Amino acid sequence: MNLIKKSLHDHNSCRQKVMEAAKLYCEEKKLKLTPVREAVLNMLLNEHQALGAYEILEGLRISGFSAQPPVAYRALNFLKDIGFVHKIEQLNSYIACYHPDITHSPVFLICQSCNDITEKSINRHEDEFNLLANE
Amino acid sequence: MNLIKKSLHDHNSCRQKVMEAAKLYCEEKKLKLTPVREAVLNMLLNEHQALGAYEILEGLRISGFSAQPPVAYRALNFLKDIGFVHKIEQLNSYIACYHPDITHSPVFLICQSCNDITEKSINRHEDEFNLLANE
DNA sequence: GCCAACATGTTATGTTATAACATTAATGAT
DNA sequence: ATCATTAATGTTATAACATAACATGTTGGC
Repeated sequence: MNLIKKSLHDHNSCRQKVMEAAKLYCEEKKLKLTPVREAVLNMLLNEHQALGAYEILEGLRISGFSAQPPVAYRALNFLKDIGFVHKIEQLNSYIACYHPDITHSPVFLICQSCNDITEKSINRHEDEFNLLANE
Repeated sequence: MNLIKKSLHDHNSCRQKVMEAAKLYCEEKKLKLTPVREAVLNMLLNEHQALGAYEILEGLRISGFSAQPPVAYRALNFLKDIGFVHKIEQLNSYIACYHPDITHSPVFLICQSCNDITEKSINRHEDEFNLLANE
């Protein structure tokens, strides 16, 4: 069933939806979703997985942006501050948030072999689950 | 009351207790708590707070050990693997565990201004607590 | 003693992140 | 409109964190 769910997931529309939300959010808060910032968010939404800062940087270079480390880190930190990106500390990498509209405390399930990540929330009713210790 | 509790905390005996536990554990498992490893654990128990690998390294240098990065990282990883040290990913630092005897899923409360850390467990009955979202 | 396994020593380098300062762009007050 | 202020970006350099790879030493079992 998860397979079906996954194959039915309309990734393109979901990406656009979040991007729209980001634009709206920034407008409301009088923040600027500049070209670099938008490019970074877009890249993360496209990948649908966590990327390292230097991978982001490479993407920016390809897209014709200046590509010194601070450029990527500034954009990532901006997006993180406004809640559209989370940093996965264990992997030193960054991932787009797909429900940035909802205040939440994210918990990440990270596959130990392929590093695939699923975001769960510990305070959304619909996502309630049991934390199991590895005993 | 916490103040009183804190001032009454016998840090010295608590440190020795954990150190004894580590020795015992290694003996039982036929692992070696070598001088470097013991020195690192001792340093962390003494500090009673998280230290970066390069701070550990500096301590080792002062104590007369070889002090190239791998020396510290090996010891830290050994101690982490056997459960006597936790890595705080957010701070890229390492902290001694004070109840290594109990299987637990540690959660760390990190002060946002001074980085002071308290370890809590999410599966020890006595430590049950509410996770509050910052809404 | 000799071998195997483990631990440490050492060099070099990879990876992640930020400080500091220069330049450019946007905003707002007059 | 222009000028001052603030925000964003560009750029150089370097700090901070971590591991690969290989050499050498130590220990315990046969």
